[in-house]
Amino acid sequence: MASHEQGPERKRRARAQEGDSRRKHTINDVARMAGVSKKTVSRVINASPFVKEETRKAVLEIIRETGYTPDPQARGLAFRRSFLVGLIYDNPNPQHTVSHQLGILDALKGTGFELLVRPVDRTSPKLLEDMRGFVERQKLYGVVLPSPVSENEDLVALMKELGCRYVRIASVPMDDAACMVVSHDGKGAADAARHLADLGHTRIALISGPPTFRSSVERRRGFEAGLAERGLALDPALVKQGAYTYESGITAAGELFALENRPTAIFCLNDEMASGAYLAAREHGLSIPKDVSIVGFDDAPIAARLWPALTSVRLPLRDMGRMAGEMLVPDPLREVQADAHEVQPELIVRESTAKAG
Amino acid sequence: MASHEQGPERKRRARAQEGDSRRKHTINDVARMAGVSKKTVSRVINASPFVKEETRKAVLEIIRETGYTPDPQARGLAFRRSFLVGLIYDNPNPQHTVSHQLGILDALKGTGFELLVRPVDRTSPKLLEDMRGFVERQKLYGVVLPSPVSENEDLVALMKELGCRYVRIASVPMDDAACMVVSHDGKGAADAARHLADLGHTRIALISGPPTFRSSVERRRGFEAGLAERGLALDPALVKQGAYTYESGITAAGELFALENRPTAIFCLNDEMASGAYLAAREHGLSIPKDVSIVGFDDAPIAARLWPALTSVRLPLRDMGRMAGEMLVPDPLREVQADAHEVQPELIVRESTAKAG
DNA sequence: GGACCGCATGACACCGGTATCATAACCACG
DNA sequence: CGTGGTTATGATACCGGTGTCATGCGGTCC
Repeated sequence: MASHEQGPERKRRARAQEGDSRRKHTINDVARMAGVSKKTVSRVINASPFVKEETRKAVLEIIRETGYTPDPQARGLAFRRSFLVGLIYDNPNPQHTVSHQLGILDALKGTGFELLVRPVDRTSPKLLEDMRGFVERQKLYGVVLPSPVSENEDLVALMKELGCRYVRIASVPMDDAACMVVSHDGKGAADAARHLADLGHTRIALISGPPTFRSSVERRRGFEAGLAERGLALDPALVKQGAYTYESGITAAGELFALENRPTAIFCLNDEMASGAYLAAREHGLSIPKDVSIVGFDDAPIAARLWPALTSVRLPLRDMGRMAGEMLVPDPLREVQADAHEVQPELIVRESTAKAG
Repeated sequence: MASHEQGPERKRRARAQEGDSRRKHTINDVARMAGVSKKTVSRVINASPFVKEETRKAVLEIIRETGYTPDPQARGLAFRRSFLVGLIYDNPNPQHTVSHQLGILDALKGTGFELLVRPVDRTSPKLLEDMRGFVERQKLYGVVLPSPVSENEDLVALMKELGCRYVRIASVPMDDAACMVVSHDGKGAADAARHLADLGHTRIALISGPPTFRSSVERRRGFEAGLAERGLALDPALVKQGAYTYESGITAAGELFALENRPTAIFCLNDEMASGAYLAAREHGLSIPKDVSIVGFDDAPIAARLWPALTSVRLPLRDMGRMAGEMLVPDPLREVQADAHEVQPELIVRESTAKAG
């Protein structure tokens, strides 16, 4: 129960003074000044086709003069829907969150929509209940669900039930292709595989993420596909499962380096684990890239700061956010509603990869 | 002008069926079921003291049974104010933004308030105009202004003019102590200075940030104070100005290492520049910490991933966000309105600092 | 016993928009 | 010139809450 102490019923401060031209204009002011009813102004605002061109021009002129903008709350109340978009995320990588936010807001700019953020714990048993309350109370116009939240089918089902628009951001197409931005992580992983193969590596290891993450599954799949293109297969002995964390990268890479016939290259399914592999390499007296080549995924800020700088797969996170925002909020001015809502990862080659010794 | 294509005036879908117990309850339903007027329900919601205890109990019981929650839009419309808090930020460090968001939302949880995010370009000439529109249109309850946005006095003046509550997050107290969360960066910098001095360093260099950032000025001030405590003074020849960026760290550290009598320790006013110093050290064949000790500031994720792991000053970013949120949204249940809205930085000693050779 | 007071409550208008429906204005047609 | 079918517009109710003000009620004071 939200009980905001509002204090006793306050007197409204006198504001009916004659000189308060500073007061914000309402639809009534515009209507009066334009000599039409408020409903007609409403029609103009909502681009109704049933307004005479002449009337529309006159009203728009008054709107311009007064700087009037409709009150989103009043509009929302009448529409039974708000002009708010929710971003529901649970991603430990702040880079993702911030980039997505920037992208979504790129798309929302000038549309009158605003972005409400909602970090969640995807393992919480109350998640669905919380999200139902969130969407219903705020009457959200729509939500953006980046991975891994986008992989929660119960949550997606809830959005459908509530009639809440949604766009999923994920690494691989899912049921609802029309509501997705797909990053095709697999292609980036395949690029990494070809890159390593072309450098002459044959004993190539993989440090995967948790199998519950679609991105991990997809990156691995793409990696294997890329190797296959070069006539290589992933040796099961050279596959270690990590947890997308620094510590898990240290452990997994340590195990790989302890093998009798250790790999000459490692593909880590994210940069955090790649950082861990750097540390393990040092602990084992191995030099990067002379003794072992390392490739990461995400192109996190850290990738370029490590030494040697980490070769990694970059996702256009901001673009992905922008596309999600554009899909959510239809802009009549936008000409093409590109039906291909997908982006391509890009392999950024730095100094952590070299020819196989 | 926000013109959301709403399509033609739509028919309202029939929903007056008898069986739609699923429809969300309104204040009218609650009033009817409790046998009181909607105004009395309103009084209960708003914790008015003018309701008989018996009546209040009865109404609360109905509210509990029905799961009723007031519509924030309708409430906002009547209150002429929304239940939205804005986060206006312009910080290149995503860690800061995400941590602040988490903290603010910790404080907002259960209050019915939501968080609207707004990345801005603090150098944009349209900034003030944009913010005025943002605050006025959304009728924001309040805003959180982390640094460096918090240092924009024009923006703060605007908030005052608009009657919009605000909380600044900054490294040093400013005019409005009651509306601030202060991180006292200077103390953390002093800790760093004492740490280096106690390790026996005397030729200690400083790579500062842009002087337009209060944090940079404050960190430097604190650093000098810490040195002074140990009887040391900052040698002007060992001070280089950076720009809080990786590249500027490389350049500045490179210049320091090229000196005939190079420093044995460097304090970098953020971790990005410290990363640059790492690279410069390698380029000059210097080993960290044997040849040179390095201390950063921020304890960014990167600090623990660098090799050797970077000693850095950590700010409790999430706590800072939480405090800002708590100050903004008064919770009647909170007992003490702690008047000391400040946090202490903490020096995290890792492996990049060692005794002076 | 009547005037007066404070507490508790409700009737009603209002916040700033939109939906419904009636109606006015316009045109073509017979 | 009356009829009918658009097209354009406004009067009114309504969305779900809160502010204002009047009123009922029980008790105290003289």
